[in-house]
Parts: sequence; C-alpha cells; structure tokens
Amino acid sequence: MNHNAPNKVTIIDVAREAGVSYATVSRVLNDEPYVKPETRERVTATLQRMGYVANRQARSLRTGRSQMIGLLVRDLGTGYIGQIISGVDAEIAETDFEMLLFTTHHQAREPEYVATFVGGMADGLLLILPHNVDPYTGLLNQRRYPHVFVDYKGSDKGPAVGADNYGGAIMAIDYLVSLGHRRIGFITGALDLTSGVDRLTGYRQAAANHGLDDDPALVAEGDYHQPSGHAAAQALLSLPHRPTAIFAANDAMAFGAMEAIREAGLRIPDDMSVMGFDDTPQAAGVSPALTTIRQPLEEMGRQAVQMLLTYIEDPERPFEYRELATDLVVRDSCAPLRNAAK
Amino acid sequence: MNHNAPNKVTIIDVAREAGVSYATVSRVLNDEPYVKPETRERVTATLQRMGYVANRQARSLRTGRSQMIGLLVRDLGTGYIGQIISGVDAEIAETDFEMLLFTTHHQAREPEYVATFVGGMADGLLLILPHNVDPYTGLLNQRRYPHVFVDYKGSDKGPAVGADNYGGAIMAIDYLVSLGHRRIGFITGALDLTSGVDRLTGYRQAAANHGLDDDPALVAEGDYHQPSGHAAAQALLSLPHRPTAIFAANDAMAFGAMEAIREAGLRIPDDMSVMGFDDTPQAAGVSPALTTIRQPLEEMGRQAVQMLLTYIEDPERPFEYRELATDLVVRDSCAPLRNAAK
DNA sequence: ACGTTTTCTGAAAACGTTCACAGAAATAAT
DNA sequence: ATTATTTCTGTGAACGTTTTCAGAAAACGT
Repeated sequence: MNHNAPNKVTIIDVAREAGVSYATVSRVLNDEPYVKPETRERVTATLQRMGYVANRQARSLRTGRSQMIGLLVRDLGTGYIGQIISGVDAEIAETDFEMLLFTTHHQAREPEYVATFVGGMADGLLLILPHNVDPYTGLLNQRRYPHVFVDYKGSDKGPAVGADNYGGAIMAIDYLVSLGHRRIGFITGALDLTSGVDRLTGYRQAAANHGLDDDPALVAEGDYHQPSGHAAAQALLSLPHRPTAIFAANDAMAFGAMEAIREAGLRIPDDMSVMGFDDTPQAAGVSPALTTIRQPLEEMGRQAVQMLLTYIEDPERPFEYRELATDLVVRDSCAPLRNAAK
Repeated sequence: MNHNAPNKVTIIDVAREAGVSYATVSRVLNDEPYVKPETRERVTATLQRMGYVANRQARSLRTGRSQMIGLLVRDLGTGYIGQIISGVDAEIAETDFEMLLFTTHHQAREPEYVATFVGGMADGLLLILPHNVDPYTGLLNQRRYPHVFVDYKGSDKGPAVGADNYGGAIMAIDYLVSLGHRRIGFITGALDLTSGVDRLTGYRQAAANHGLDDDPALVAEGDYHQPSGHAAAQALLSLPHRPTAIFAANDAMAFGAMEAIREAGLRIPDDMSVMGFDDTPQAAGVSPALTTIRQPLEEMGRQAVQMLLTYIEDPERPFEYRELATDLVVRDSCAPLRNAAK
C-alpha cells in the first residue's frame, strides 16, 4: 500500500466490486455503446457509491490529449488581465476543454512553464505576457505546438490576437482636436511593448494629420503604471507652454495624471482634459469619469480561444493575426477648449 | 505513429541516442547518485540537444505526486482576488510546487473541478469561493484531501484562513465615533457569506458599545458590488434623519456610495464621511482617498499556502483556522463631525 | 591474488487509464 | 437447425515515467 497516495479508488476497484472487467467500467465511463443496459446501470451505481473520480493524468497519458487549455499569465494583480481571462474562461466553458492557468511573477521561470505545457500538460497554450516573447517562439514553433499570443501584435513569430492600438490612438487625438485642442500632451506606455509603440505612432500620425505642434516635449515617457503617469504629467504641466489636454497611453497612467493635475491646482476637465486608453472598470468609477479608448478585452479572450481551437484541430495551419477594433468612450474628463483660457 | 501526439521526444529516444538504458536517463534526470560522471555528462548533453521535456502526467502517475497546488477561484475580475493570488503565487514560488488555477464563473461546474484536483491533478487545493462551500466538504474530507478555504471563516468543515472581519468593523465604528459621529449608516455585504455576517455583527456590537442610535433604518442591505452600494446609500440619504457617516462593508460599495452622495449634492468628507473595508488598490486612487479597513490579502494567500503545505505533509493533522488581523487605514474620506452641520 | 564493498547499469514491473482484438452470448437470417 | 450477424465482455498491450531488483564492473582492503 502506497502511503503517500490518498486512498484512491481506481477503475479496477470498481470493476471488482461490480463484478465486471475494468474494460467495461472504462466503457461506461466513456459512454461507449455495446454495454448491456443493466450492466451499465450496475456499474454506474458502483461508480457513484464508491466515489470514483478519474485520474486525468493516466487518461491523458494514454490518449495523448489532456483536454486542457493552458494560460500563461504575468501579474494577475491588474483588472486588465482579469478581463481578458474572463473572456477566455467564458469561451472555454462552452467547449469540453478546461482552463489551466499558470501565473508567474518571475520571468525567469517562464520557459520552464512553457516547457511544462508543451510537455503534455495542455493541448494548447495562450500567452498573455507583457514583454517580448521571443524566448519561447523557438520551442513552440519547433514542435508546432498550438498557441496564441494574446494582446500582442501578430508577426511571423506566431499566431496572435490584439487590439488596434494605432487606430485607437488616432481616434483619441481626433476627438480631442474636435474639441478644439491643438496642444496635446502624450504619456507613452512601455516602449518595449508593441502596444506602447503603436499608440505612440498613432499619436504622432494623428498629430501630423492635423498639423498640430510637434514639440518633442509634449511626449513624456511612462511605463503603463500609475506612478509613471503621475510623474509624466508633472513634467508636462511644468512646461513653459503647457498642453491643454493630456492623452495617456493607458487608464492607470491617466489616473496618475489626474492626481498630478489636481495637485497642481487645476480642475478636470475645465482646465485640463484627460484621456486614457483601455477602459478599465475603474475608468467609469473615478471622478470625473474618464473618457478613454475601449479595448474589447473580453472579446480578445474569446477570440484567442477560438483561434487556439483551430490550431489544436490543425497544428499546421499558417499563423493568423486578428486585430480587434477599439472604440471611443466619451465620459466627463474632456471639455471643449475655452479660447479665453488660452 | 500516433498522429495526434506532437513529435515528442521521450526518455527512451534519449536513451537510444545516448547509448544507455532509459533507467539511466531517468537517473540523471532526477540527480540520483551512482551514475558515472562521463555517462551523466553525455546523457545531459543528449537531453539538451534533443530538446527533451518531461511528461509530467507520466511522472506524476508513477510517483503519486504532482507537485502542483490547485487553486479554485471564482470570478477573477476583481482586483481583490488578484491580491490574494499574488500572495499565493509568491509563496509557492519559494517551494518546488507549482500553481495550477481553475477559474469558474459557473458554480455548477465547481464540483467537477474539485473532483479533478482530488483525482490527482494537484497535491492540495486552495479554495477561494465567495459562497457556501458545503457541497465540497464531503468529498474533500472523506479522502482527507489536503485543502484550505481562503478568506473563509474556520469551522469543523475544514481548515481555513480568514481575516478578522468582526474586529475590523468594530475598529471602523470606533474611529468614526472618535470623530464625533453618532449616527452611522451601514451598508451590509452579502449576508450569505460569513464575512458579510461578521462585519454586520461587528457594526452592531460597536454601535451598542458606544450607545449609538440603533435605528434599523441605518442598516441598508448590499451585496458587495458597487451598484448595490449606490442604491443603499441613496436609501440612507433619503432618510428623514440621515446619518452623518456611512460605513460600507467593502470598498466597492463605498465607491458606489460616494457616487450617490455626490449626486445628492453633498461633499465628502465635509458633509458626509465614508468608510470602506478591504483596502483595494483603488481605495488610494479615488478622490477623496478612501479611509478603510485593510485586509492583509496578500498575507492571507501566503499563510494559506503555508498551511496547505503542512496538510500535504500530514493529511491527518486536525483542522486549523488562522485569523489575520485587520488594520485601520486613515485617508481623506472621513472628517470630524461639525456640530453646526447637525 | 582474493573476497568485500562500493559504484554503476539494465531489465522489468508498476502507476491508472484507453483501446485494439478476439472470443462469447444473444439475436437475426436462412 | 444451422449459419451469419449483431451485441456484449474480457485480456493484454500501450502511454512515459520512476523504482525495485539483481547483476556487472570497478575500487578497496587484506
């Protein structure tokens, strides 16, 4: 008797108890035909009575399929990722797969995790990683292991689903310009992420489109975290010729900026308009409610799952990139430019 | 050749390639002694070269241990749970276990998930479920499967770690009373949760201690979600003799209450003091910053893991309940009662 | 030089399943 | 009644590991 194994009841125990072979038990377990109805019933009852629960590892060892979809995620803390996962979870719930999530706050361990998944722990993998994924593409592609990068820009590195960050930034500036703003400060996201770069590019392009000031001082670098938004806004506010509106590359930094603006004794939106990007749950809750660009995060999760399933079906399918549209969400943090104020 | 199995390389392939038996490969894999250094080196090199990655299911089938800690969680959307998981993850990272998370937005599938874990998928289970857990205690205890309920009140049902919700509520009221408030509205949490009940009981006890009005109308029912806080606050504000302070059983509802208070044309904290419970990340970000009762969520996660490890070590250990202290976090949403205002 | 211990290695069984196969029992067709 | 088909059931192999066992090779003591 194995002391470290909690008293498990196996298919064999059930078989003995029900007076059949273990193959038959397996058959009823898998709803296979060709089991005499009364036998099936007897086995089912025994299964129930003995509290049998299948050993998935044995099953998946044998079948070569785990019926699990892996999710590799960094830093669950933010509601941002929570929303994506919500979508993933909802979509998976409609399949006969289950979701298996590994979090890692330690980038160093990630390759190990990826290897675990590839090694058979899951039939496919969704990666939601806020950093360069190159270290993993080798392993993943070499085995043609089904996977999708989420919230990531597509490339020849692998399949991905992301949002139209470039278009969203354009939309934001268009909106501010429509309110009469001409001097618009921008707080960048982390520039080692494609989303950070794309939003910046969008800002620049829109500024050029409208012939706005392209004072380099109007661009302040941030890293997507609230404190960096605070600092960047302070820099923008202390400019000799300061902007009348600030567009932050995400909501968290917009919140930081709002703080800084208030500390400078200015009112939002009367003295300074503020826009964010993401439409996190807090955006609506904060005061004044934040005007922002919505990313369809939940939808992103859903699409990622759908895409992954196609790769599980056919691992050889060529890489696909799906880009989801972003929307303008108008709330209370932006106001028309008052000529007087200028 | 199995078509659905991606070209895996097994211990046997490596053995053949390195010219040894697979037992030897297994030995070097597990750092066992008694392998000739040069053999070990050759095998290691082959392992590396062929890109071997272990099949965990096979390993755990054989050893009876998965080296995984399961986490069953509902509704990741909230940052609240994210914080607990942060702690769990940090603590697990210091062990040689890994974390395996199942989310479920569908309560109906939970028993199935629990069964999966018990069936060998993980060596122990942490349950963070915002509802009654009775349906699972049977299965879990019958097998003496190592588990801990997190953010849950201890009982004879199973081991748990939770926060001192009762004491926290007392602390909150004590603080408001110290500011001079005598008429304090309370917005309850979900009353099917032990935390909801305990915070209410704490409120009542503290009110009695200080001989406050025990007008039943001062207690408005909420469900821990922001909208319910909004509604409940509206009810409290429309009272003929309205409170001078509102204590919400969690931060989310406090945010809803703040909204309602502003809509009623009142200022916070000048006209109405507001307190929350939890100290979610937004509490500090909102304006005015929310005075609240801090729950050591991350610590809760850490302790839960520590506790679980002791049960994995010795499944027979009697049920333990750890209660973590809560703290008062003073910010800007409460002000002394102005006698004039009354 | 010889037994003894120590180091090293491989064969084979086991973990809990599924599945191909073949045989038995029941049913249908002649 | 006999054969052909269908339904049912059990045996044994396999999935990729770890681990026990025993035997071979090396190192050691005398």
